[in-house]
Amino acid sequence: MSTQRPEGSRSRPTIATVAEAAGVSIATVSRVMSGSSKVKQELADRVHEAADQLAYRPSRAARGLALGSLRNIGVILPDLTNAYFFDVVNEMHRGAAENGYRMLVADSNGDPDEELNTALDLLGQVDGLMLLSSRIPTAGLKQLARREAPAVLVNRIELGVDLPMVVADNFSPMMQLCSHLAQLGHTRAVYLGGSEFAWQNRERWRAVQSAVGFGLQVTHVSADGTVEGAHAAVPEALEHDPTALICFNDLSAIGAISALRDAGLSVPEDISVTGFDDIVLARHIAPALTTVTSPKAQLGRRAWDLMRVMLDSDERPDSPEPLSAQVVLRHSTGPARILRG
Amino acid sequence: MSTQRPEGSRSRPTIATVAEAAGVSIATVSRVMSGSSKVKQELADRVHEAADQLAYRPSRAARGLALGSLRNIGVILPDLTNAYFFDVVNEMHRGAAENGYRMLVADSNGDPDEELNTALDLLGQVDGLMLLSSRIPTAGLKQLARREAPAVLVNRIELGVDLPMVVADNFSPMMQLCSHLAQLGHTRAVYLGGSEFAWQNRERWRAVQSAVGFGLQVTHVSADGTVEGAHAAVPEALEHDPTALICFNDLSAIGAISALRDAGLSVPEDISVTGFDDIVLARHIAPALTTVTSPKAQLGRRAWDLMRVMLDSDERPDSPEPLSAQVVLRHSTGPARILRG
DNA sequence: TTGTACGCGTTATCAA
DNA sequence: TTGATAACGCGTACAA
Repeated sequence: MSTQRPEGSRSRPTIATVAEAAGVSIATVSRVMSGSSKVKQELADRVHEAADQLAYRPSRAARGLALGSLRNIGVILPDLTNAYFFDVVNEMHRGAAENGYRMLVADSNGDPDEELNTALDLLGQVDGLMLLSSRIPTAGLKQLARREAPAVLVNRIELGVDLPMVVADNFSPMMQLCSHLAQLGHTRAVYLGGSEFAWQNRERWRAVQSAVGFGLQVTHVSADGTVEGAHAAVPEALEHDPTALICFNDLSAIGAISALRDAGLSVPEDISVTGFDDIVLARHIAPALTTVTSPKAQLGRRAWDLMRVMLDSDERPDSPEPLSAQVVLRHSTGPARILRG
Repeated sequence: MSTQRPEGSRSRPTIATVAEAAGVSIATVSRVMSGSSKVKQELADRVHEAADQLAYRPSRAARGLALGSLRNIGVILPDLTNAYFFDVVNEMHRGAAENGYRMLVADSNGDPDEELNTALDLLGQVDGLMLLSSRIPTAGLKQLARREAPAVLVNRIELGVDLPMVVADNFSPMMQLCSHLAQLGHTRAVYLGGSEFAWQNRERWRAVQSAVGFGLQVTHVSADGTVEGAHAAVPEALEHDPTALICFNDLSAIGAISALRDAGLSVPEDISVTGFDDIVLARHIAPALTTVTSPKAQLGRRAWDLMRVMLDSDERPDSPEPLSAQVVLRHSTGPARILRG
């Protein structure tokens, strides 16, 4: 079972190896491989055969050097395990692939410093950067904006930063969620927050605060937008005696419901819970989550469109209007129960 | 030969730009940037200053060409949304980072053809390949094994393929799961399968089949290991009147429980359900899943150790023994109910 | 310690 | 149509 290499070459075959094997010049091989110029059929066949034979694959490093671009797009996001991002990235991916780009996706763990570092680092090998729910401080963003490589901000609006931004409306659906809760008779709720660095968290909290208008009093409890983070934050939330938990996102809601169950509370009988994002799981857990469907695919698509413009034209396109998002009522919310006490 | 460029330095600074700005040679800049050789403090400072000033980042393409390696490791997995893989990859990542490697992770969507293609494609820019729960047919694997770049197979054993393989024991924990079910009085179950191309699925099914010894009769129903795939397969599963559903993995179990609920059945009162993998969610959903804790981190660690050996020594290490995995009893399984009529 | 010059594998520009 | 050959940006012998 020892590996038998084709006779001769020990290391990776290069374009020269193929050229020699096919009895042509490297220029011809290059032309055949890229399919650009016209090459006589017979030579092309010889080249293909030799290439297959040698299992030749062009070196991306060399090609990148010659072309001045690796044709890579870097994607940075805070949490790879959050299915929400997956849907967004998938759509970007489709667009990128159509245009011959590949994506390098990196998880920043939600840490602003790590995120900026990977962004800077990625810059050495990508033609553009997609920043999803970025936690990078404004100054860092400006720094990035000054670079030659294009970047687009997804799920974040940062005034004064010269970068195209694509977002979904977080404010109004969150208001609607609150209104829904108010109509069910809730007057006292807790907002179980996401990362303090996340724009979406600020937006959602801002919307929640304005819900006093509906007669809904909401206090803020910090968490980090993960299942376990939310789970751990529930005891603190319960100290405020809420009849409803407004969670930053679906993952948080899942963690919260789990903790509530641990505390002997049932949802929505004892307490209502809302999510945000409408990830696949949202409808499959018990109780199914009342949440907000973000237009994930649209977000990804728009982001890529913007990126493409920058890649091709070297100019900064304007940011499109926020996309709208709808509230989905399911079974994690119900009539407010009389306060315990 | 200085300004061939129009207005200012619109394009990326190169090592030469920095050298000129700092008044040193490119060799010195290179030495400072890589921190390898000794350079007089003053010059080093000048270089750093110039580099910062120009926001210089070495081109990975150029460095890769010069070094003969991009220092990239490719990771291919069937489903990025499955938190199981995330834990495995995270540990690989740690190891890789320590050794100055970066990871390019790609999702194959569980499609064997797409997987082989991305593998081949990645070969142009990586020093090694990590194949997680690979669906590539044996022939393709052999083809990969013949290449110069090292590769390690995770979650799969394929005899006759000259590649190191790291797996967890799937067979015995699945047997234990069945035994547990048998002890609860179950006699008729359905195995809700994963991808037919997955080794783990074959292993688990093999274990399940041997459970006849416990008096547990299990029939096979196909699914794909996703929440929605399992959800869709449940109606077919119910035709066999099972008192238990043995799911390929946790995601499947979640989807199955959801479908069961839709059908008016409650878990575990009406029917028991088991998962596999023990992803984070497993303990947070209702009912908490009876499942198997795979040693995800260990798997990732071992895989990286193997990779490292191959990277450094150019020889194929032996595959280590399978890791063991434990059954975790939670609340999705219970006493068998009398069969519905 | 620092600098010069060459090589890495490809693509692109010329000639032939 | 094909073939030499000059970039591309960086690392590194080898020289100074």
